[in-house]
Amino acid sequence: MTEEVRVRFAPSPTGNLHIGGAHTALFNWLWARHEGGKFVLRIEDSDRERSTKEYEENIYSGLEWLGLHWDEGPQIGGPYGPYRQSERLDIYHSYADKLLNEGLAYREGEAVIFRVMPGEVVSFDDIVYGHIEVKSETLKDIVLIKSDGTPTYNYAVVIDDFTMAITHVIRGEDHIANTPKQILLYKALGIKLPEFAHLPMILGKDKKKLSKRHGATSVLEYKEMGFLPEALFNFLALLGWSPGDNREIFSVEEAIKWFDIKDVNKRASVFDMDKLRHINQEHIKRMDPERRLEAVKPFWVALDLPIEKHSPEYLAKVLEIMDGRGQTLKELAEYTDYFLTFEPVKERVDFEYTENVREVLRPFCNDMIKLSRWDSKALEEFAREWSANKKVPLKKIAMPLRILLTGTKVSPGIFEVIELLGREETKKRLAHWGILG
RNA sequence: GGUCCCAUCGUCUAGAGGUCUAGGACACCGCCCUUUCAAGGCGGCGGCACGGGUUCAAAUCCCGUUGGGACCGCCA
Repeated sequence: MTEEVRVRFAPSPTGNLHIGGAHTALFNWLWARHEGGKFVLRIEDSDRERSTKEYEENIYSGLEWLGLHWDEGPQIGGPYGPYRQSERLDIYHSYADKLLNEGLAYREGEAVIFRVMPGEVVSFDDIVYGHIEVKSETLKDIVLIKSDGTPTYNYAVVIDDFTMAITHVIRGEDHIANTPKQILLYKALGIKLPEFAHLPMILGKDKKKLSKRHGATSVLEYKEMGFLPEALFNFLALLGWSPGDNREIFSVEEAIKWFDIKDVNKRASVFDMDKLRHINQEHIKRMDPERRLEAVKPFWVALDLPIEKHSPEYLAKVLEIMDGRGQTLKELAEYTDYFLTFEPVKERVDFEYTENVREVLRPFCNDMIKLSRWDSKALEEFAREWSANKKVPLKKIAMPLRILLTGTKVSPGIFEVIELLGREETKKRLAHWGILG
């Protein structure tokens, strides 16, 4: 029988859930789900000065938005609680006392410090990075308990991972250098070591560690920018891992099925916004219409567009007609504003332009508006015939129509747009520009 | 400075000694769709950091060089 896989994500609430943290959480979560194990959330708030409730909330919201639900953690509890370091002080002290009594640690001031003996080779086999070893004399003594009575990271993490029965410690590569120190502690305590798997770092475009300078500081900002959680998930999963077979766009379920911690690579990767946008676009295309509509609504509202004046069917049609255009929900909302109201069109088109095209468009529109059938096919057929008869290039009609009706040079096929806008609305808009009559 | 880690197109990656004149994706650049592109189709550019080994054979293994990065707090 094999023991149940137990992994944890242990952020400190001294900042928002950023891309790096989300990436680490994601890989832990994937491994737990793939193995049918448990994903534990532990809040490392031993730095009481910098930890805040707001950051803690941001971390919860960020994880939830990404769909990384945890099996044990603060609030929901679990058999290995408490899950907040600030509530586990007595545990840290009892193990520290043990080391003190055995003479393996000493007091200096109020602090408890572990004595590192020279002449030892500390090594471990990382699932991702392979065999790593360092000589103990390159390590300094390790502070276990700070003078204020709170534990240090390197100490608390060992006690917590052990007492929470964590089987795989999956974290950022920046922790490799800490691992030998922690191993010394595991050995001194005589407790079982977990498996270690370090993850490659995510760098900014300048190849430096991702930070505020690189933009978003919270994953929730990606939500506001119009990214889908499954797209960010997909993108993040691709940083340091790939399912092979040239598969790049996949669902969360597929990732769970295909993921293996052993397949993670060692090379740090650069966060590429263009690729994220592309993956987001692919996921928007794959969404079912109802969900897509619900996802775009808030962005229309943010633009003050009157969604309440239209039926859900019409709104869904609007998104359908966009047929893959737009890389974010925000763009999709912006690109379709003219379907919800004429106002932005009025602002975008200057009167002089209408003067120039009126002569060509007027006779055409006067006939078009009276067409018996009002669908894109009939509209287009009519336009083609008209342009052939009058020896006017179709372009001379289609483009001005597009600009007058949508206020932009880019849109879906103009006859599809006209069909969806409807005869009355089209009539209203053309009349406004003085094209009819 | 010390210790540790990394190294395939600009970017994300496939590649676990021969099937690699290195595959895919993003980006970029063309062309087409002659109603636009922010949609779609087709094509192009572009990489194994360098030098030594090992081997019949190396992107793949070893060593070195160079270049990046991380850690060296009573932060996590």
